[in-house]
Amino acid sequence: MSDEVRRSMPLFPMGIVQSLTDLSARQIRYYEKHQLVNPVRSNGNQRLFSFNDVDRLLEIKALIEKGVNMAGIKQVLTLTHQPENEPYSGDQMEEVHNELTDKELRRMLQRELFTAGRQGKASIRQGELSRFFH
DNA sequence: ATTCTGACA
DNA sequence: TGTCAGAA
Repeated sequence: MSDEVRRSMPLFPMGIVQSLTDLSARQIRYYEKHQLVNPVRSNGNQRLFSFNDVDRLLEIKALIEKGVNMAGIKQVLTLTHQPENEPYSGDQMEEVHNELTDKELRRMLQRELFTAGRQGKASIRQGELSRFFH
């Protein structure tokens, strides 16, 4: 499991991560505040992101572009990453594994709509639901 | 030169 | 979310 060590090694500063993800420092800090990434601090209180952090930020970016908001992203990341050990027996392509499909997103939205949806709870998506049901 | 935090004409 | 200030 030495690979995990490298992936979680604090390497790049804000600037690099910004160009790597095309996300603003503002956004990156915002996501950190919401526990979506865990950059380590070093010396002058400077953030140092690991490869995993960058990877995570890219996933977040993809979700943001799909119109998912914090509430949704938290759930997706929590539901897609937490299960470190996938109960799958027949191993397929591991990469496609973590991709969030529109189908999964739809299911989440549905559940969201049928549960806390009514009581003024925060919705997984922001704005137009239309774009979702094309 | 970079990044950090807090705040909002 | 952008952006500006004031401080590391």
